[in-house]
Amino acid sequence: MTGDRVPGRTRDDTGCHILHVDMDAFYVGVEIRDRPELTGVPVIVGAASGRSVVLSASYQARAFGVRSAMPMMRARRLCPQAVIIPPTHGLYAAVSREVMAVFRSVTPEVEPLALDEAFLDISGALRRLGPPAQIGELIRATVRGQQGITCSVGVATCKFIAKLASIHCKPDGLLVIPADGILEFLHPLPVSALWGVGERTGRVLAGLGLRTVADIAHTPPATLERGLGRAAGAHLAALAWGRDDRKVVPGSLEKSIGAEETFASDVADPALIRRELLRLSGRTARGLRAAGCAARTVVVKLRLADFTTITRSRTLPEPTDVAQQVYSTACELYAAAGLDAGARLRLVGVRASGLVPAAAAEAQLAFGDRPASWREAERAVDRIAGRFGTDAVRPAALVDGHPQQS
DNA sequence: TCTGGGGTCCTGCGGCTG
DNA sequence: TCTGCAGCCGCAGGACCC
Repeated sequence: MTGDRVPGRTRDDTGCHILHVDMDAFYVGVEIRDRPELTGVPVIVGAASGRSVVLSASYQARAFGVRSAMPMMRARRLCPQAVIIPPTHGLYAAVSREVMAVFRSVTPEVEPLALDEAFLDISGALRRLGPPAQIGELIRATVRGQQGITCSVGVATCKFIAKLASIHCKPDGLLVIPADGILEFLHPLPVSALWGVGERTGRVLAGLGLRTVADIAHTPPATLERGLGRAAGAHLAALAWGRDDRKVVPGSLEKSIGAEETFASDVADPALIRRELLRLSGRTARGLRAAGCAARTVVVKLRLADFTTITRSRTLPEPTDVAQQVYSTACELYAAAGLDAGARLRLVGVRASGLVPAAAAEAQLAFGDRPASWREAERAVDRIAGRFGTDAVRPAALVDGHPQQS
């Protein structure tokens, strides 16, 4: 392996100002921290029943072939002795906020990618805290000391290589990829190591006879662009030579907010589907209000029993954060999808995109209309939910035993 | 094997507008 | 008034990531 996984490294980290910090098996790590008797035991976080998948697996469970995103039924067959823990998302979000605060104590240039990982640009911290590898070790020690969980750190000259480095030193490691060692590290890797190469793209590349990153690097960009499209082809050609000039962008605003849910068994009843749309619209609108956003576009996602997925979207005249508006648009989109009578759905989703700050939206909606009064009513519900939980107040149509609305 | 839920980004098409 | 064109935007779908 290129670089060092342990403190006291000898690799030259000059110019390696980008860190990628990735928590190790994050959800499982948090659960084990609070239940130390599970240390060293195969642990899986995920809903135990229904059509759920593995959210996170301990390294002991991974030894049995369990992977995240694997159907839970299969995971249980592979590792029947695993302890299965239902997820506690609120706890993970709270730990994530603490960990991000550790990162921001090192540098304000922190770009979270998910709850459990972030890029850091430490250019401005070098004089205060020392060379990059030393800062990486400081972060690892602080997170372990404060939160009782481990993380891995990739140190490189750009985001893409830093991310690959953190993957390669997992778990509980640190890896520096020096500027003059990038190609030696990168070129033997399989094409799937590149950002943007999943199952489909991997098949196209295999069809071109390309198996390693070096193969891609030595293929004319025009060939890649013919096979993959202009943007993806050019993107892969650049990555294969370690070129990635994307900057670390601190705390960027979300682009969309939504909610979706898979039914326990497929549903054909339009009334039940509309009821689910009502619930998801409420969740989506709450998410918008919590983020201080309003959305211009409502997207409905419908996944049929055979797994084909249909999306329908509509852009509203004015942005909204009101569940009633989201719901009525979602119902119109569902109707407009023109599904056959009796078409069975396994999943429905509602997403709001084209986000703008809510303050800007309110200025447009200040001309006294019904959405304003709906908004006030829903904000009052938010306040009650904040005190008594989200089940304390809900639409009458979602109370068990209430007749279905049509 | 049997596929969650939260997202982002890209492509291609069609309509609108200057 | 019609046509061609470019640019923009909305929309649908797909691929991908964690």
